[in-house]
Amino acid sequence: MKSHRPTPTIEDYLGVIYTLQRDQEPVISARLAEWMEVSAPTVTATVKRMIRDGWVTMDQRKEISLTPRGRKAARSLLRRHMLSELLLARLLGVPWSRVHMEADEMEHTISQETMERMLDRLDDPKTCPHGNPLPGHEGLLEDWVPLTTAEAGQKIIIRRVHESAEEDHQVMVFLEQHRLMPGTEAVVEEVIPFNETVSLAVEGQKVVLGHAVAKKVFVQVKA
Amino acid sequence: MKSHRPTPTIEDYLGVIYTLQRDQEPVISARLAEWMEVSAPTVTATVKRMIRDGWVTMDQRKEISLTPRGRKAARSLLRRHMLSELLLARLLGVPWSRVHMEADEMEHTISQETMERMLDRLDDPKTCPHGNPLPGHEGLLEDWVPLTTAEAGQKIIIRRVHESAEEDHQVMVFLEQHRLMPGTEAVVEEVIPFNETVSLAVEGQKVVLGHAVAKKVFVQVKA
DNA sequence: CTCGCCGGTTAGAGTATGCTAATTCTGGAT
DNA sequence: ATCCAGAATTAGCATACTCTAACCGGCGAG
Repeated sequence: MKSHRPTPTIEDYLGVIYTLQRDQEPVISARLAEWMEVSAPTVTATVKRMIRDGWVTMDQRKEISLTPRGRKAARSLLRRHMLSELLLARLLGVPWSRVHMEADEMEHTISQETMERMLDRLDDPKTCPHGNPLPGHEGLLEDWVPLTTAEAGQKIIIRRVHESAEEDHQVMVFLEQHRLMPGTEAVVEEVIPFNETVSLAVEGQKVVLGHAVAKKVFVQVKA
Repeated sequence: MKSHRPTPTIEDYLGVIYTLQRDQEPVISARLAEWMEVSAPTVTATVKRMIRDGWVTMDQRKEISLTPRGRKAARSLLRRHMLSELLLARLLGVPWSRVHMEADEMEHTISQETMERMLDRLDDPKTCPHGNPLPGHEGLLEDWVPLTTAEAGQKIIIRRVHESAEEDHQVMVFLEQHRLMPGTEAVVEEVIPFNETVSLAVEGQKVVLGHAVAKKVFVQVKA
């Protein structure tokens, strides 16, 4: 029986699939196992249920795609997740580096009505506190490039920290401490490819980022 | 293994047990089955797990009591539930008659820190939007009596709608429509025992309540 | 003193979610 | 043509939570 609302677990899978697809990464079970932090057999079983219930399909190459129903549920989840983050950050003042974790649990418990109230109360936001676009505003991503492609001398504005970094609390605390948050302006000082580092001047302070982190930080280059 | 955090289900049972105990009602499995809306065997099994994990004890008469650990978890749940209700009502403007349902889901997902932020943001409330006291403020109950004990001619202030009414959405909508919410003033017009009704004048409107509902509405009699 | 209700439990099942160990498949590199 | 690495699956379990059907025990009404 395809129940109307997915279980919290299925919802989480749908969210990951949506995000992967948005970032044009291959959507296969192995990737889901990593993101969900579960074993491969668990994913096999869960995806089987998801297919049975009409959330996704799987082709010959084992690629997973959302059905229209699955896509709708995924977008709804993402929207609730991001609104929860904004509620925590803007209305309750929860630190930027912590809102993701906390919102992860709230996201499953928000009704349609409450979601709309939050949207309203938060003045129709286009991105979450980390700059990831709410479903429907993916167009914003076009102007933003990963810090790894920056060049020395460029003036930039931090725009976005990718979801995959949000999962890592240590990274988030580091970024927060150095003000590497959406809206902050900075200057690229040095890019050392062989060393895999990028140096920035942020509000008078020098910050050196490794490749792994710089890849997750998206910026807008100032004209 | 006694995990530190109870599962959402166990948490719900703990909350019901706490409330029943607070209202000096006998805490037995049959009552839990009703409140939780599950079958009797389910309660037997769940309570067995709760005893195993040290949340409650059961005596010869099958009465269930909270252990210190269980009481602490229950109070935490109730506090989170009520703060969620207040968040929804005061910060998001969710209708009074709906906040209970919605908070029921959120209550399991709030961290200690966020709870404290809510407490702060909401100016240290003493009761939920329905007037039920946050754990630690049970003393408030002493001045409030059920409407069933009211007498014709008394001026009263609505103070509290009991949790058991909150579960019934129809009743809540009815009460909201007639302004029978904490803080509202009213005059008792008629009490007809054989008819099991109480008539009130609320803001110029006459409202007739049946016994079942009147029992759940607690008021303060004005001097 | 017997019947019936209330409360509780056992027996037997089912679903969702998760795991480990072992096996199979598949595509590319040698 | 062969072999390996990564991906996926199967088999076998476990736990939490839920149900229905059936049965047991005590107590009050008659």
